[in-house]
Amino acid sequence: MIPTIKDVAAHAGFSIATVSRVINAPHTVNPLTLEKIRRSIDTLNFRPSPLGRQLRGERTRLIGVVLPTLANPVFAECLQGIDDLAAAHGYRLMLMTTQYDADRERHAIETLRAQRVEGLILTVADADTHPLLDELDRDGLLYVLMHNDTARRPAVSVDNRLAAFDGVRMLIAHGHRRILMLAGTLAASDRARLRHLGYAEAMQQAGLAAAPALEIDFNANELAPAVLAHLTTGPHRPTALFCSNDLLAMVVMRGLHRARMQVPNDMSILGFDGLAMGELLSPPLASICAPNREIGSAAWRRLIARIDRSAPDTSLALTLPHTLRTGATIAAISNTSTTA
Amino acid sequence: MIPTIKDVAAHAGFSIATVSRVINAPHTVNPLTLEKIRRSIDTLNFRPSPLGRQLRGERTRLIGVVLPTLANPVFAECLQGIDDLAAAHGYRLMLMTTQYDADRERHAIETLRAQRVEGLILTVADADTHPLLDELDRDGLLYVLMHNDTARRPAVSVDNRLAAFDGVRMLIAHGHRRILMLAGTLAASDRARLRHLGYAEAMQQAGLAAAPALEIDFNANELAPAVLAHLTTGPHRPTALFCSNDLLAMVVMRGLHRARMQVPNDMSILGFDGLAMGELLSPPLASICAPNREIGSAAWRRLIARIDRSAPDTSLALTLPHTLRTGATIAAISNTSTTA
DNA sequence: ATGAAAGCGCTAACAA
DNA sequence: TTGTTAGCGCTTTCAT
Repeated sequence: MIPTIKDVAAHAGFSIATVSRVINAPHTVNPLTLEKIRRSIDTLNFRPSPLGRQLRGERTRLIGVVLPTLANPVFAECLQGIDDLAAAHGYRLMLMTTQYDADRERHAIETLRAQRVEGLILTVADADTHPLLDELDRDGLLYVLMHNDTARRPAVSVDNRLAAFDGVRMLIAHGHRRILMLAGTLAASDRARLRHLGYAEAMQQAGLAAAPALEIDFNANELAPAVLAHLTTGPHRPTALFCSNDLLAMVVMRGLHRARMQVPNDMSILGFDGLAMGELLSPPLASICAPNREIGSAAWRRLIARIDRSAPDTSLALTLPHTLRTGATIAAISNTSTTA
Repeated sequence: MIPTIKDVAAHAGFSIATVSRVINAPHTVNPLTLEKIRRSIDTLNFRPSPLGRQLRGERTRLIGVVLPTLANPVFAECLQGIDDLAAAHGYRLMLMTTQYDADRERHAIETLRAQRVEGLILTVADADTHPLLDELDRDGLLYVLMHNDTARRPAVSVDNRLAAFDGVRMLIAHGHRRILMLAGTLAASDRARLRHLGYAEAMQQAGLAAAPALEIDFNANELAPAVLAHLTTGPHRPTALFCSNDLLAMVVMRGLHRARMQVPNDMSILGFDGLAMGELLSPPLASICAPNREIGSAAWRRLIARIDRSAPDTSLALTLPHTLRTGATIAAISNTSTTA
């Protein structure tokens, strides 16, 4: 069906070695021969099989990508950042998603290793204590983490603790005193922990009480009534919510809207991620923005640098700057209106 | 570095053939031998290289996926639908995005073919007149299109014409007479054409004037002033907008909001795609919903059926039902308030 | 300038 | 039950 180098050789009347030369070192072959063989290649529509090359110990030009989910645009944006560069560099991407499941993480990494990828770009639930990553280190398979905010491994990320700190400080500067942090599926992840840490530090520095993060199951796309009540009633209800990601912030905004709470007048909202989509909301969502696409492309560049040994790459964590998008979901609170 | 079947054989003291049997037909090998070799496999952490198998002419268990972009969640959702099944079936996915560029489409398909994928799942700009797809047909490489709404090729899609027709009829039923269709990047695609056709038919059937689609460059994330003026001023300004996709609808909503137009009171908006995110907007976006994830998984099932020859699969187009999500972005218009 | 042949990791037919 | 061997498509010495 698919023509091989043999077919070309037979068709052109030369040996497969010469055909190979036409492909890989055209200058070493007689111009006349070159011409003939090229014609055969065209006629048969021959494309050298990467399989054969790869097996020969050549480079596979394959990179594995492991992401939690594509339902969250954060990761879709990263992937787009990776793919643009990969295509330009002539690499192929093999993609697997894990749905935040440790078994699927393990399985994905094993599958990709077996496929002999030259490197791995991944986002895992918890980077510090990840036995599989230790294994990669030990076996010398190159990888770069995205969004995993760890100093122990090669990673590209924002400083989650500092970013949360900055964001919550901004809320405080707007006069908020009772600020609650909401977290979703990320509760089990290193990122969420660091974000809560930043929140707690900002609160503490202002002499305010930091509360544990309120965990939300937002797969339901719906705010549980108990949670809603917690947010909206009582004299100690929060005036601002710091949501550990934008998707969660959107779910919360919608829940509040249904409960006839005005954002930002009755409640200020700050998200985390900087989804492009957030700017299209009304009101546009205030968010701590990670440069997601840039994180993807930076991860790619680091990985390729290590694969090509073109750079020493001594450092482990690469921290990209975060930005505060001060959308319209944050209102200032006058001191008098606060009971605290 | 990576152990091969030879290493295992040497370590266990058997031939590579027996090791191969342990992997592929354990019951044909002496239990004692089995045990020993398995221990060696574990010790060396050996995983059979798919490359070797694939080269042997075994199946590659590789599926190529070609999508326009991941920045639009429509495609991310499809991909998620594919990936879930692919992982469950033990297939690997090779992903390439095209940014709606014909050259990149061509390059992606060629690259994936060269990699010997067993099949292709793709969304192209224009399916009917696509020479590369003809080539795939000719060469017997299996593929299934997603979202490309054509009767000529294997495809999974909603009926774009009918869906648009239904949606616009709904707008008409709400009393709207001056309805404009807005289209974005998709203007060059078969989907956009069919959607406009459905719009025009609905208008015509109601005795109303169908206008050409107003083309919007929404990469800017911003509505051009001229467009905005066209939508908001004059006695013949539209009372409802049918947007050819949800992302575009969001940009428009935001533009109107800035221009102090109330949605839906001053302008009704209907999108197309049914992005999960749309429901989180305030007001929730009315949309003609395609079951994106389901389109992805259906495409996967069709492709696998053809690869396994497990089903005859005579039909070409598989049309999945669309649904109307009647969000709060559509208001009824009383006849008296209409000048038409 | 070209060809012959070995070998990459694996499977399967055939031998023992 | 186990081993020997050929061959999948390709690159790369080593001869010619």
